[in-house]
Amino acid sequence: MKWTQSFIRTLREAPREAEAASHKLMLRAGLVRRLSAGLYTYLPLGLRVIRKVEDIVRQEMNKKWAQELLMPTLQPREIWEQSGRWDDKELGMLKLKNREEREFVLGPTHEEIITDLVSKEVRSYKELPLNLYQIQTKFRDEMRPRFGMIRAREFIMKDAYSFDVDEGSARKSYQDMSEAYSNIFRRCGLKTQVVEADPGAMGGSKSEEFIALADTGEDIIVSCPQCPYAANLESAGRGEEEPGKSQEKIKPLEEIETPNIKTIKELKDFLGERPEKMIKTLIYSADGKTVAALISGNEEISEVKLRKNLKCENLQMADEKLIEEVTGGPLGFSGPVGLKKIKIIADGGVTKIINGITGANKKDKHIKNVNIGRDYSPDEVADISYVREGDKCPKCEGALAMRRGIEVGHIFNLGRRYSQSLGAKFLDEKGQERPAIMGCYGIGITRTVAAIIEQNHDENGIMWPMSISPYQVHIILLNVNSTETVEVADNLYKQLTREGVEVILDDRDERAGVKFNDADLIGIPLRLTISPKRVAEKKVEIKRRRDGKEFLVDIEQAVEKLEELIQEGG
RNA sequence: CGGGGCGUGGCGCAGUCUGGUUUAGCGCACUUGACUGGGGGUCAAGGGGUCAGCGGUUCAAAUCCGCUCGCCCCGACCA
Repeated sequence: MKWTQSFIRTLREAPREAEAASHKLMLRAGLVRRLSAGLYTYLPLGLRVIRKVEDIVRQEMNKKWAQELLMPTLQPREIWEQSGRWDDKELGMLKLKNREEREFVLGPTHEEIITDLVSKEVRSYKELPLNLYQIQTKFRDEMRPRFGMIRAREFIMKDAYSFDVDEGSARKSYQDMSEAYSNIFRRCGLKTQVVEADPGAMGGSKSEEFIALADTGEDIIVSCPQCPYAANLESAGRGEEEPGKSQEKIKPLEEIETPNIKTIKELKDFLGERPEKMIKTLIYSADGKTVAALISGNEEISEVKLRKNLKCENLQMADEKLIEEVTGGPLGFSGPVGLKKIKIIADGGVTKIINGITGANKKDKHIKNVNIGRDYSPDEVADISYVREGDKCPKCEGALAMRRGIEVGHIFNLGRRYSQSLGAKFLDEKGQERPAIMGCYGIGITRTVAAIIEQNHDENGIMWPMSISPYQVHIILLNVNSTETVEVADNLYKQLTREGVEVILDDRDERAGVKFNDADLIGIPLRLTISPKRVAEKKVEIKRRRDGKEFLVDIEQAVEKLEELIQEGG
């Protein structure tokens, strides 16, 4: 491609709306343009990268015997009612009606559609296992799209779905995908970490996220420096701490006046006590049952961990009415003392609080010197708070560390949830009908591109890994008025193209500085500079974007040298 | 959805507080010409704006008031 004939548009300055490095660079290098919040046009240069990532994904999926298909984006309401997810709040479904008032959703994911398909097509265990995938545009009506490609309303995703006859086979399918994902991200030049995660809206038993480490990432991952343990913040666990021996003497219970003091912060300011002394009491409704969760005032509850502990599907904070009903006191004054009607589950940290402060279940009253065992007894002690930096690893003695990252892939073992509700059943060897065991596996393609940039850029621009770079070689022609130089550039361009090398030739009548800066910005791994000065010596220059290493070679050797560098991966 | 900020040629901004001094300005980009030619060069001449939209106040509105829309950031939520 010659620059003067291409639709490459670079920007000297980033639009003000862009914050993240990848977002700024994608706009500046002319990979994408914004249409509206979270909606982007992929320009030719950006699309080339997307296609390369997709190709890697296809190759690795096909290696695991997954087969590609393509499903509709517009999906009728009925099928989502069957799976029970029509009213799901977590998926951010964009719903719409046609002229006949029929309701549809723009697919945020495709479990329903694939399961319906398989239920109609698969009859026998002999047809399993099966893994089907697609690469397609997904819609999520994000409340707040941000960071450009990292959280968009419309994005390209690869989603795969596996169907197996039994748990053993399903484990193999899951393992295959895990391997495929590692290969895909490695080939894209991304450093990822696999973490334990919460299946959330997808349901199912096991799930892991592939996180690309990046400071601008939205996800916080917790990992142990001494063992392989890693999890996302929501579901990370901690090891049991040694019970600290406190010298503090247990004091008698005392009711105190706390007019209109409802939050831990207000209580801290009012009493001058440390939050560590306070027992936060949160009332939840879990699948219809009411429970009280106790957390130390300086900790935050992880609803993911609580839900996991309670083994419930639907977990919501109780409203004021329910709180009054079960505690006898208004919102903001709940406490475990005297709570009889409901299950009490205490975070591990709470059990260490001696002479604690908590709500009295009466308006404008708290009680102090509350002690476990004497004043209240939780039905269960569990780990339900967010871990913090330095907490003990649940698997070893290490101290947990935290890092930020971007979730680029997520794999789930779904079990029978969808196959049951949507009737994806088969006949086993004994002629018995059984629902298939499913797994689903997603990769955010566009987000992966953003993550690659987050991990591969410097102050001047992008540094594409060779495997997904839009072009492999960027020829810079200095001085378009020198006939001889132009001739050399044209010849090399033709030769390289003939050899199958993807090359872009900057043939604009621009100053050297402009061309060099644009080359750094769009980040092609190898730069070939052809100038009158060097041509006079029968030489050309090759420079590697990644480390700035330069090679001065004879014109006749340029193609060979470039091919060698491409083989090395730029 | 809560809090904050912003909206002025393609991009980045000034002007708004204190209405009139501006025919709405600057840098970059763009067009034409000349010079120049190894890290965003110089000179000259140009094109491009319903000052987000609607309504109001006023002799007079980019500027004051009201409403609406859009965008960004923090939070909540989240494949």
